[in-house]
Amino acid sequence: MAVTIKDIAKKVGRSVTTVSRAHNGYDDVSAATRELIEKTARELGYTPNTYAQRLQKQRSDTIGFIIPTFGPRFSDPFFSEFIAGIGNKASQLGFDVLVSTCAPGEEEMNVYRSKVEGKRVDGLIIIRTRQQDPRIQYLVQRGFPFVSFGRTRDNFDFPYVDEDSFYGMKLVVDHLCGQGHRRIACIAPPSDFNFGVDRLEGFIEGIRETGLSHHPKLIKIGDLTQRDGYRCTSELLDISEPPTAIVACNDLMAFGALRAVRERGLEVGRDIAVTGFDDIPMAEHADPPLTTVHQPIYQIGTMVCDMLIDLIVNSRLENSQIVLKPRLIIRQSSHPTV
Amino acid sequence: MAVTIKDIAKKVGRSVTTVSRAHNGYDDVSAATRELIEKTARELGYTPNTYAQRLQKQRSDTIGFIIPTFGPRFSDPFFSEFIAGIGNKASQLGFDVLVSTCAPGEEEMNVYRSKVEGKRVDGLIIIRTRQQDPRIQYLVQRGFPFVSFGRTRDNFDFPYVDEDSFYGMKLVVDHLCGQGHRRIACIAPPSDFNFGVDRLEGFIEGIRETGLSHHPKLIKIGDLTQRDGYRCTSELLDISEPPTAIVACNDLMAFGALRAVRERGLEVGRDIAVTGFDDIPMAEHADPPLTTVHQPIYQIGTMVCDMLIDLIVNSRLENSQIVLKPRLIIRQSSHPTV
DNA sequence: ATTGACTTCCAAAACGTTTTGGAATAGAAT
DNA sequence: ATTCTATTCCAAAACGTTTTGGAAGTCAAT
Repeated sequence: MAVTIKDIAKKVGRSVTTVSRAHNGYDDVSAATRELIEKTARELGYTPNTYAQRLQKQRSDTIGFIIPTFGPRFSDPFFSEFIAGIGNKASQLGFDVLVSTCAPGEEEMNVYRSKVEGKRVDGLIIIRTRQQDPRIQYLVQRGFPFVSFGRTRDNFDFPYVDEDSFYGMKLVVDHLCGQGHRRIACIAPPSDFNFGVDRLEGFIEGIRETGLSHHPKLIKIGDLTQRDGYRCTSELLDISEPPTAIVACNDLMAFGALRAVRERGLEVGRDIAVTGFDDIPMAEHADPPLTTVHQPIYQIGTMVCDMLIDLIVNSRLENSQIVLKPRLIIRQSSHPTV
Repeated sequence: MAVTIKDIAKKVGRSVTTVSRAHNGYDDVSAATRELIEKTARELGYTPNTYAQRLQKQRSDTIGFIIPTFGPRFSDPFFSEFIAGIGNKASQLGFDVLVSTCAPGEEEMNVYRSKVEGKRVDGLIIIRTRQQDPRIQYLVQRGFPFVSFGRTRDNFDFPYVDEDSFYGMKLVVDHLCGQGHRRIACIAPPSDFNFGVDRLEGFIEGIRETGLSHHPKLIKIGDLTQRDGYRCTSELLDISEPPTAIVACNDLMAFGALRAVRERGLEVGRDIAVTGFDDIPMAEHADPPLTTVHQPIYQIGTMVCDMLIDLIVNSRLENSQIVLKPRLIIRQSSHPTV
């Protein structure tokens, strides 16, 4: 049996109340007893029972994070970094992180409901927001604390951190135009993801602003995997007037593009430019190193976590809607002489 | 205020005992009352308070997983897949997963201790085992349930799943010898990881068995990152009689090697062979596709989780030490005509 | 009429903590 | 001597469940 507060109380000849209050730093405990209590607690190897505390305090000191897994062999490097950000910040603030996984779809809302209604978590972190996001609708409606990475097209008002994907894509297009490219293709994410729409719209707006005309043929939709980046690029290279630059909307698809290009005997950076989005660590080590839009995933993880805990503890949050201006990282995949 | 069992009891005019027993499927509740209770529970939107249950049952129905993060910008694709495996299996069995992060070192053991002694989790999953692993020593000593991915060189008896890295490396060396290579280099992991030692020893044994002599100069230690794979490969290519094949002990370092080789104007697969280990999804899409040893990370995650929960629930475990025979996946990085 | 078996129910204790609302004592001020 | 103020302590209730150890009622068999 584990050591409880009662054991300590018995040993030092005080009530459990006093022991509890000593532990929690109340000032109605004399210095002498406090020290005695602390000493015996250490000796006995006492650690408080979290569940009893939580039951009593009616708080779980836990935040939840439900990873949207797309198929079993998913392995988006994005997530491990994001989780590390959340995890480190949370433990720093004395919170636990409860991680679940669930594919978007039928079962998804049940998972969310059970976490919220079973009071297992004090708040949730949402990622990969959709244009109309049922998760957000549900949480807003219930008034349950959450912070999301990503906005939606709903008219709900809620706290989020997001990157200005629209702006980021314009940076990419501007850069490519500056390099003399005139036929620029885009491999866009599926439009159910909100960032997918942002990025595509940013691309189109970038093209428009530079005075180029926009060819629907030069836009493909990929599912964010390398495989699909490869497929889309192959298709793009097969059309009659193939593009001279390919803008992939995430790094993974850009990697697929690199391969497709090289398979045709073309040299990336010289014959054709390829760019990504996210700047995952591997982007720097791609061959050639990938021009991409930097997203500080780890920091975003810590920010989102920080905001959520702030919201939980203070029941309100200033500066609750943050949009980060991204940076363009120019490497050789779009600029051979860098 | 949330709905409790008391509210239901009051509403249906029964005791809380009966309501509780109805919920838990005891047979001393009449069909009529059971139905009534279920109906009102649904109407009132009742969900049990997990913390109260856990306090009472003295079980947390939670398993813990502490990610060893090596620096903030870590992003090993390995982890997201592994977590998905754990997460899906756990939720399938009604368990929660509590994720923390902690760099190996000073603080690490405190994190483990607090999880164990605070009774927040019923069991732990350990990964990236070291030769002498203090975490395992601690858990074995305390008799706390855990399952690890990876063995140690300690003399402790504990449940694990591991891949036969030794055998896997021999497969690689055999294959390369069969391709006619005679000067084969190895980029080994740091020796504090147990799998690092296994892999290096497998390499050396493979070389020995094929009757080649083993050149200490052809062995480099890399820190598992792409950057270090690049560095080690560059060094290897600079020696007077450079190797014709480079065996990296994980895929990430192999990617770095690919780049270093290509930068010298050599063609991977034709002029020089490169192999990896792990078969992360990206390996298939590398350029050229990477010959590597397959590790079913997702499945290993589910296996480990399954075993742990089995151990928790039944307090024992048959078949508790599993070593998987790996498969060699031959792709073009070592075999241009595949 | 008693006994026994079966069905259906429940009061109270327990899990380990925190919080509430004082009580007891000592010393200082009147 | 009385009142006031600090200081130090604590009993009991509460958080929401499950489990223990019966109790009460019904029915059939004796």
